[in-house]
Amino acid sequence: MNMPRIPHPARSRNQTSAATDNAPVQAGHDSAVQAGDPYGFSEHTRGLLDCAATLCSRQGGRMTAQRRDVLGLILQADAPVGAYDLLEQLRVSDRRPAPPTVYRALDFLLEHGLIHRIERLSAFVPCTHLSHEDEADPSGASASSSARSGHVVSACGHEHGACGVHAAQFLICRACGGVTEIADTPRILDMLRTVCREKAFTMQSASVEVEGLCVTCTGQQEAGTER
Amino acid sequence: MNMPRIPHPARSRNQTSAATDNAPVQAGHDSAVQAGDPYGFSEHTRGLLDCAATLCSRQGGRMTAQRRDVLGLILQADAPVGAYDLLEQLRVSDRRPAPPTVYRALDFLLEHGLIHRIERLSAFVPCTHLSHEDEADPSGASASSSARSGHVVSACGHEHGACGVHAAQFLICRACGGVTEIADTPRILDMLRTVCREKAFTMQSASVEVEGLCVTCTGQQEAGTER
DNA sequence: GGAACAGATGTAATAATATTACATTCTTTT
DNA sequence: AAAAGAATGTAATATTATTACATCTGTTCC
Repeated sequence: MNMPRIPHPARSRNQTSAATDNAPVQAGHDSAVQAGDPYGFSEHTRGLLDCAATLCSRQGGRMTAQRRDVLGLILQADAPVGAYDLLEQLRVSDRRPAPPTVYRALDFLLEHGLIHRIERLSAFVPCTHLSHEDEADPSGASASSSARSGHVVSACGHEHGACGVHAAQFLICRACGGVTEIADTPRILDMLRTVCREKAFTMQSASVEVEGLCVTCTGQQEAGTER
Repeated sequence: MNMPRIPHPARSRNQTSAATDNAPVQAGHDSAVQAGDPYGFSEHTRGLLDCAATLCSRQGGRMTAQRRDVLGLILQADAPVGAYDLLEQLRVSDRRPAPPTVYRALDFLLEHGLIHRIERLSAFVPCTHLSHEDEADPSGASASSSARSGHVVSACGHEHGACGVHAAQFLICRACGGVTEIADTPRILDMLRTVCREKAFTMQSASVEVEGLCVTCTGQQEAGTER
């Protein structure tokens, strides 16, 4: 029962210069280093980026350098990242992107189900599905072993595809700021689907955000309060 | 199966001048008109306001004129209202409140479970619980027939009290903008509680926001698309 | 009654988040 | 190689929210 953990205290820092340009970054061969990776992405991150590029192109989307950089920064961060954080991190070398640049990349990544927006934090996290895909096939060549008809439905219930329902559930710790995506059970989403069906509501996207105290912080608070 | 409906196209308009001041507005006797009601609140709204004042004072909160006005405007509106909408509506007669005024009132009302914030819209709606209370006892004198220990747990699962869990579920229609609070079933919240318990997460507040098409708009879209 | 305290409000400035509108460049298609 | 569509660059601005500090109000305690 391991949950993808995204430990908070936001504002991670990365490094250096500019990337190439508008052309779709090809995934699969020679692992993206040749495409320009000025932010010091880890090997793991680059693997996920390649995987994302594959998912993307299946849906007829183009994983451009801009979008790749933004996704990479979000993947690399150990906490939800705000749009203006990203903006700042993108201000390396000669490039000085303006807000629309980042927001457009974010919109694209959201539409393709590669990231989620946490409304209560106005911040973004990677979709855990990406990691799951990558575990199944780290090469990034095959984005899903069960992929059939052009888009992919993950175990956690949300779809990677322009046509599907985007849904995600998060636990947000008020003490340490840690955010955890609940992606290991379809029960919540199933329940929402049931209720929506009963009310004849067509669900297109859903978000569940629970705030409180994570395991660790619950323990610490009890320790501090007792006696 | 009637759901409280909040039909959207925001920015409702109300009228006129300033209210009294800092003193807690008393509920129950003579229905609040004597307290100054410059916004043309309906009788129904005034009833709910009185009811809210009662709930509030039970929790040791003070329903001041400022807070009452804000709650009234939210109750009166037929759609989620933004903070700056409220600000504008409060700009009647001599008063020119600044943002903190409104945000403070909103914080108070949120803490006391009288309103909810819809994250995806950055806007506020009344908690349906208030209406339910009022139906049970329109006088506002008894805020809950089953009130025992100082705070109230409604059928919809959220509590009215500084100590409780604040939770709400919304259906948001992308076509007409209508927002519906799901308050007629505890299933969703129960499920969240279960999952949080499994993950040893202490839930303090939860929000579920589903975007899509309401019954009406689903029908209309299908009609427009078919053939 | 009046001092002291806490809570609530007033006010100005500014921070943080997000969008609009339009020009330019790149990619793909024809 | 031209046309069409997608993506990006850029400047300005809109929207939402907060900080910091002064003032006022109501309550409590003597």
